[in-house]
Amino acid sequence: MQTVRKDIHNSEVPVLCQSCEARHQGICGALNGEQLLALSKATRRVRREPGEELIADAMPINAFSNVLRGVVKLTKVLEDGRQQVVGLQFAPDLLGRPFAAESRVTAEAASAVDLCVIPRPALESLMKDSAPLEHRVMMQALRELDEARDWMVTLGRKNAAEKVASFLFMIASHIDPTDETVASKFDLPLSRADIADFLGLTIETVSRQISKLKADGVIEIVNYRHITVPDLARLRVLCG
Amino acid sequence: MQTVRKDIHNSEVPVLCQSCEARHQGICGALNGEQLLALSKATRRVRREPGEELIADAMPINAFSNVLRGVVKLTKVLEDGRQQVVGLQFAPDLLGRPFAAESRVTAEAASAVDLCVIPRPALESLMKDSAPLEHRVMMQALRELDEARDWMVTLGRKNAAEKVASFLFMIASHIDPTDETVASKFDLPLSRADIADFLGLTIETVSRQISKLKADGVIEIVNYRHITVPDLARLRVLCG
DNA sequence: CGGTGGATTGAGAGCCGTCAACGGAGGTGG
DNA sequence: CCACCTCCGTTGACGGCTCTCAATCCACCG
Repeated sequence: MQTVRKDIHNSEVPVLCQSCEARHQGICGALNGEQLLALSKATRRVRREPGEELIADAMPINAFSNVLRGVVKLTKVLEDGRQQVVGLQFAPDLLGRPFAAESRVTAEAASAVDLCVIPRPALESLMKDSAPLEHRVMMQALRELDEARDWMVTLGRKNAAEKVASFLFMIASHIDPTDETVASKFDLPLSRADIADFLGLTIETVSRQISKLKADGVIEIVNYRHITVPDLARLRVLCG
Repeated sequence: MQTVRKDIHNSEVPVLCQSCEARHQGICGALNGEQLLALSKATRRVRREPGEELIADAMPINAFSNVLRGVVKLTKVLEDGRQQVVGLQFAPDLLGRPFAAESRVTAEAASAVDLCVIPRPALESLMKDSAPLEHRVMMQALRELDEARDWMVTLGRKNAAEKVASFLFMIASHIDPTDETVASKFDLPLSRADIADFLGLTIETVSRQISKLKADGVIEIVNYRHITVPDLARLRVLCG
């Protein structure tokens, strides 16, 4: 009977959720069929183009979003306009700061992005009832904290060459999470300006360091946005 | 009858916990008398002197600790020895990365520190049973993530003068969480070397910037470690 | 074909790191 | 009580890395 009941539950999974990455590795994996069905009635899928603002800094948070495709950049700006990228989010991350009245970052689509938008009350009431859901949200927060602290080392203690190598290595690892012994080819989800804001450098310095990596044969540049790394281990060494 | 029951519960609060800050603002505030009593049988209070290592990077985590007094610094090092402070923890923060096999930072006593050490199994089993406890742990993780991202802006986009001003302002705010309109006097919990590692600078640059703030009348230096700020708003402006 | 926005490359300046010398506080021993 | 040592912090001189400003290139598009 249990297996039959499980099959029934599976058939309850909303059509849109059935092939959704968030249901496997994302936060929706913590929900049973019934909860998923209820939640899916409140959500909607949207597409956002590069550069579109998803969440504004210091504004009330009305909704959270599962990132289903593309890359979202989280930024902060100083009063005089200096900007810093403080995080990148990939599928199936949850976008939005839980348990805060206002956002503390600006979230912007870095590439074309597909989102599953969850109204704030829907997610917060579900989190109150579902400890597994809250647990998944916490695990993501802890992972983001680890990543932020890793990046603080890069920002504070690495020189420009090491910073750019670290960025490329991080992107390659995210796109292609295989081991370090093979080659890798990928599209950069960020413009030179975004990369500079991520690394605490200027556009010109980023460009010079990328040119140097190309001249040294560490990377090959197909397009401005398309890069191949013949030897990931060699790039890894340059990260400092 | 309810009030009587409550009194009974209060009397169950372990003696050591009764005046403990962690029971009010820290994670123990999520526990009832019974849970607190059970937990207190597994914990022990210890004192650590400045410079003592509390948790080693890449080592298994055997225990968590409530910070009861003093300041703990979290650091990461590159292979060639370059060091970055990635976080500071004050009372009543919980020390230790939950739900990870190994620590990803080194934790070291920056000042004299009092800890309430909680064995790992004790806290993890309690978290499994108590959603409010897990919720508090998550709230701390989210707060630390906010702080880490704030600091990334300082590391990536501020010059040396703004970095040092930001550090002093952050310490003043932590020690003296009043509004910005008044004066503030406090002891620096970190040496010049630690401050440099926190700001991604050298000892010499930190020293020069502190001397400049003194020459400009923004701060007064009583001791190497003891500083007064006559006008916090003026310091705030210098943070960029 | 010219216009536009992003990326690259070059020249010069300025900020901060490096190296070095000096100073002051605290501890120890004669 | 003083001499001495050590550790930490300060100050100075100099050089290099990265920023700034500017020109140019390239891809894309009307």
